[in-house]
Amino acid sequence: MTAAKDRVRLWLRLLKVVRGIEHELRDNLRRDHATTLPRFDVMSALSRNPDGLKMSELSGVLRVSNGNVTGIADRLSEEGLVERIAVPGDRRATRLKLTAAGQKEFSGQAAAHEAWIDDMLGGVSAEEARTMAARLQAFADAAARSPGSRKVKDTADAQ
Amino acid sequence: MTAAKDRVRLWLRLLKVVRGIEHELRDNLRRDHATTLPRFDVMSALSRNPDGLKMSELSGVLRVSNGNVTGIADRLSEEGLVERIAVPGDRRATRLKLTAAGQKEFSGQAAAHEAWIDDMLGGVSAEEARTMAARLQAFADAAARSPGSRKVKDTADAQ
DNA sequence: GCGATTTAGTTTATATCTAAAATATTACCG
DNA sequence: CGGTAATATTTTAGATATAAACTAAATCGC
Repeated sequence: MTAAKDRVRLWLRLLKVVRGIEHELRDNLRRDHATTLPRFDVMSALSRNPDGLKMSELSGVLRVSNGNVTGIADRLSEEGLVERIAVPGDRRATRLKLTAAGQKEFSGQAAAHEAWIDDMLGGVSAEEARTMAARLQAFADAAARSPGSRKVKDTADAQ
Repeated sequence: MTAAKDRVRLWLRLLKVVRGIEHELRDNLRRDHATTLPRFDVMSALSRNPDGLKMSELSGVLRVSNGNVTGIADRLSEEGLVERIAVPGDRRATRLKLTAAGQKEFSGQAAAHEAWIDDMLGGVSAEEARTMAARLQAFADAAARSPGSRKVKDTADAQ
């Protein structure tokens, strides 16, 4: 079963690469934009959904727990970057939306984010990036078992 | 600059795959072994270094903050899975080591871990796994800037 | 030797994260 | 209609994360 070992090695490599990039992103966000990765992720998801997202949609998209989003939304809200909007017809739900200030703030962060990624992955050609992304997509589905409600766009990113 | 967009897309895909697998691992570890991913990571690193690791080496290997390891080590220690050993000649340092019970406990976790990964990445052939791992390695170095003290083995994994 | 600096680790203050319990509201069903 | 189940969110308890302050010990330079 050397195949199993090879797959574990691949997994460890993936983990290492992703953690390395995440680490650098975190540092950069903190240094240049006084924010954090989870806050960026939330704002990014909202940026891709201009009408906002319900709390449950947001936690589904970001694949984090429900209660987690509450706290991040609270803090972003205190800073006036997002706002909670009542959902007409369902008094349980809330829709979270970027404010104008939030949009402006995020657009700067997104541009920087893209530049950082481009810099860190500079050694990967555009074509190779496309190829590898496609390959990854192939077993992305197999890995993530829980489907959840996939009514909105996808993972966190910049613009 | 479509290359930049392609690279960002690749990054998002990487993030999605890794988070998906991490999510499943977390669930499995909790369900079958009453433990967590960070605890597993610590025990895994110690398992690969039978003489133990100094706290600072451990936080370096796992790429987490210094204080973070203290808490995890405390809890693992309370359960008798690891132990702190004084370093002769340096009264500041401590070496963290798996106990016999810790080794036994971890070997079961590691076997399960390998099986889970093998299952999740079942769609990847052994050869493709090797190819992609090599490709990833190529820009792993470019991404992680901080070298740190690399005197011990590498990232977290199973056996 | 001895003071200034470095190094190792813990502690502190906060943010993030999870699972699970609690609330509130809506939907469903006989 | 009314009771039960399902849904949306927050709250809670506790683990994990960071950066920064702190303590203790070792090292360096003179």
